[in-house]
Amino acid sequence: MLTTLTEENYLKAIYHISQTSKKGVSTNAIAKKIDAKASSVTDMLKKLADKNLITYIKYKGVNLTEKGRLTAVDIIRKHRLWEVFLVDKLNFSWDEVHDVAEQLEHIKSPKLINELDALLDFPTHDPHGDPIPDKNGQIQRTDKIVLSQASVGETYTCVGVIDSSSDFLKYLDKHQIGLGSKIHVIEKEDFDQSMSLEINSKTIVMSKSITNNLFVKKL
Amino acid sequence: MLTTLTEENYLKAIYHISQTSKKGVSTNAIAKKIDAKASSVTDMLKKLADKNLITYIKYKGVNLTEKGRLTAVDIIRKHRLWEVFLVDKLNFSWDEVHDVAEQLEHIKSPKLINELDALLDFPTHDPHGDPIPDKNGQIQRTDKIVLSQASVGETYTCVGVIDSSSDFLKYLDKHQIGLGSKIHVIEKEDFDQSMSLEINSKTIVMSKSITNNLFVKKL
DNA sequence: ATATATTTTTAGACAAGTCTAAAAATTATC
DNA sequence: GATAATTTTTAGACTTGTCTAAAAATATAT
Repeated sequence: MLTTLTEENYLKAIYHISQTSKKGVSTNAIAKKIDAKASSVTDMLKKLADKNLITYIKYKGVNLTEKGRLTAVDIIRKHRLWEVFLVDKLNFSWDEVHDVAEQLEHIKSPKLINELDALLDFPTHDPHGDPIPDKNGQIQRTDKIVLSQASVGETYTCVGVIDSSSDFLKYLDKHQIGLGSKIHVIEKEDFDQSMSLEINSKTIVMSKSITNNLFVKKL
Repeated sequence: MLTTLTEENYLKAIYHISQTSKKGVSTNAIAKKIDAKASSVTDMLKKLADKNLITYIKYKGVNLTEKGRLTAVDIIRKHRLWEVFLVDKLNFSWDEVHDVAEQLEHIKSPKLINELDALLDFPTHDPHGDPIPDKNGQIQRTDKIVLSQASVGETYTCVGVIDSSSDFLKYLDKHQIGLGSKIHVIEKEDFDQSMSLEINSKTIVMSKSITNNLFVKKL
């Protein structure tokens, strides 16, 4: 039973939301992510439940079935592989890839994606540091933390971003921060939780809204 | 005003049909190519005419406007560039590329297609020998002829195929015929117009239905 | 040139996915 | 625990692209 583009987008949205909150995913949360009305979401949830892609109990939110999870992860695999392709082979910068990858992720051809994987030398992470699921839907878990939770005095490597909006990525580019950048935490301000950091031998102060969007790993 | 995937497929069909018959394109011909009913075609023609992509006079068939032609040719450019990508970079054979390219041709991103063009080193022809339109919609005209019209005693190079169905391409592969193959016309049978040809130092007899599908150029 | 056959268009219906407005269920508040 | 606020679902309608069946226009044949 093949999935439509719209169904795939719903599954992806449900998957992403369920990553950040362990309980069932609410209709409103999906509506917000998809940019649709809650009534439209309800309609689609019925359809996805009919196809055994989610478990759906009225008024109780939804969860992906194993079939649904595999479908969602497969789309994410394709999305991230295409992002690597765009950056590594077509000279896109990391803030330009998202919209195009959103289109490319829906192309249906197993051979295409396997060959692309090989062409790119089987990458494990996309240009924003997110792990690329393997063919079987396995995702490598990392021990990354959010920069805002880093400890004063320690040094970290930047391994990913949460918000991959163009504006945020451009901010990082401006300060020459990218995946692999070394970040030393000098001080953490109790009042507003802003942080003083040493990056590229320069001291930089970041507000909580910035440090909440960067993933780092202890060196 | 952006075009939908369906509109693009209609424009492409109209373009291709208009290449093989100089007069206006009929509703039935489009229906056949698109694999839809004539009534559906009529509906779409009204929409395309409203968007100034075709000129449409009831019962009289259609023609592409300049805007429509440019849109169609742009899709064809993308289709053929993707085909080159699939064969050159992803190890597809020339009989496997069509369906995937049909999907990829609708991806909307000027940067994507320009960079792809560069990655592939600005190819002029796709894997079936068809010319790739340039950015401005210009198509290089070639002096190719159909093999069935070739002259006895002359030698030709294979430069393209008409029918790029998987079956036909596999037939060619089996006889080790590809773009660039040398074909010497030994004899032409008056009765059924089959031809005796020397290819790869072997003599091979081809029926008219085969020779009608191969483009050649005099050496 | 009239009758027949073919092509094309119209009219009305359907499926997918969306919306608004209103009703029902759940959650929060006092 | 009753009432208010929020969330979710239902009901009905709209759009895109499709279909079938019937009507209209064009082309063909005698």
